[in-house]
Amino acid sequence: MALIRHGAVGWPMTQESAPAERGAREQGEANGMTRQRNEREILAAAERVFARHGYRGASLQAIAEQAGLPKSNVLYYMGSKRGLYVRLLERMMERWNALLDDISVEDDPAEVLEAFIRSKMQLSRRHPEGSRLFAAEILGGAPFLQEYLHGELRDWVQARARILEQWAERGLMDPVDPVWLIFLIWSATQHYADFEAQVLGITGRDALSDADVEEITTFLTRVILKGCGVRFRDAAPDG
Amino acid sequence: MALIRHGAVGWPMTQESAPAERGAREQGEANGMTRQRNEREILAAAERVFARHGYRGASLQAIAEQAGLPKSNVLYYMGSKRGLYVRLLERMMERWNALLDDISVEDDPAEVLEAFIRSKMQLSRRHPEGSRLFAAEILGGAPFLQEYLHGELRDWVQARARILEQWAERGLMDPVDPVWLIFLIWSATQHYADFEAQVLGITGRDALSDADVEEITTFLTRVILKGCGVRFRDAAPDG
DNA sequence: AATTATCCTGACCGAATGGTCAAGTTATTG
DNA sequence: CAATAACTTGACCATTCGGTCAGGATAATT
Repeated sequence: MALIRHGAVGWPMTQESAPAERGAREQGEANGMTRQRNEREILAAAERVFARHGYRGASLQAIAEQAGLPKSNVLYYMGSKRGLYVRLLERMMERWNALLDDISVEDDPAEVLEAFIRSKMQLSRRHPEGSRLFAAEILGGAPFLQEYLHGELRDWVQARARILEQWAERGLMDPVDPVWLIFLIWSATQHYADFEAQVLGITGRDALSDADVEEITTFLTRVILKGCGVRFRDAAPDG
Repeated sequence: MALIRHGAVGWPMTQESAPAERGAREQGEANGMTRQRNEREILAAAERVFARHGYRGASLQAIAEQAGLPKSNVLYYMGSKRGLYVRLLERMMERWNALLDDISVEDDPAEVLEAFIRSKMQLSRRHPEGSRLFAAEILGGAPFLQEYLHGELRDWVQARARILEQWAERGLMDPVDPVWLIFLIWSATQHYADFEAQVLGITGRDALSDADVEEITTFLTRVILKGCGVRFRDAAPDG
């Protein structure tokens, strides 16, 4: 159940003794509606700040200011900086796990790969801060996510890699290494959240529009599917 | 000349008043060899720490410890945290600018694209900390690199994009959007430095070997070139 | 040998860090 | 309405932050 073991992290834990949920009977229950609103506000603010500055670079003061609350209140709800961070990571992993949950060898490779690219792209778009938070965690050596990477996520990848391999055996696509292919899709889509500043700077845009995202998705689908020899029905009969 | 304007950054500058090179006549001259050795050690340590924790999350204390020097000595050589960070960024941008510096419409698209993928992959491999440092800077909204992204780097991309477009016009490759293609190559190669922890965790490796990198490079070249309709001579007549 | 420039670093500074606590206010419930 | 639970927050704490500085150590120059 718990994605992240709370202790045993790379950095020395000096303070942050994890005071374990002061009042509320359980974390997820959300009894009062003040609590619900404040927690939502804090989580959103924290996601922004952690994404921008990383775990160590983020300050509770900055999070509190962005949430419009005094620092003490943030700690009242979240217990500790570490707990808040872990909670955000777990929320992001849940979103991630919901992705492409059930595919089988019988499915159409083109459809599945396109769905993968599209849903991954939408994840980056709908939760850019969460995506960047995740990226910052990995960039820093994944001190909180080591186990998840070596366990759950590894299994996720291996299972899908096997299906890709079987597709290749059946001649439905080129015999490319499926893990490298998954990483390729991963990186290409993740890029538009993580390197947003670069993309906007270079293209001279203020933001990516829905149309831009659709265009990029189409581009990626076209190039990657063609690149590994998957045939697919052209969606635009006009072009 | 100066890639980065030192003031006018997103964050409020409270301290760090940039004391401007105490003794040495000029920054780049490197007169003594003690200086040379210490600076090299400090820069290497700082690259690691900044890459791992971002600008705000990095501490001079940690950098000093990794360099095996007292904190005061780091400040003696580098003047300020900000100056040290900027110097590292500039060093990385120089490495980057050396990449694929001269290509023309007359060149072979397959050769150029393969060279781009390969050299970018090697940059990620030879300077993983620098790559991650750059990634962390972009992830945080590129507070120090805004101008560079909107200026120099944008021109770099636009110039190469035009060449790709002309190749497409001549029928040497599919008429794909050249900027999205550059981003695709960018992200796919950058991934192996930035998300190293993820790649290692999922593949169950301790590190990527030279053979791994070569295999990935070949994979990326194959898929991307085929994906945008560039024909290329197969390097392995045996497989 | 004397002088000067460079190198080195412990002590120190004000500000910011994560976290605690007690005393308060507000809301819920018997 | 009384009692209890939930929420709020300013004051405070030890530690760490980036940066300064004085003064000693070392090396280069004359």
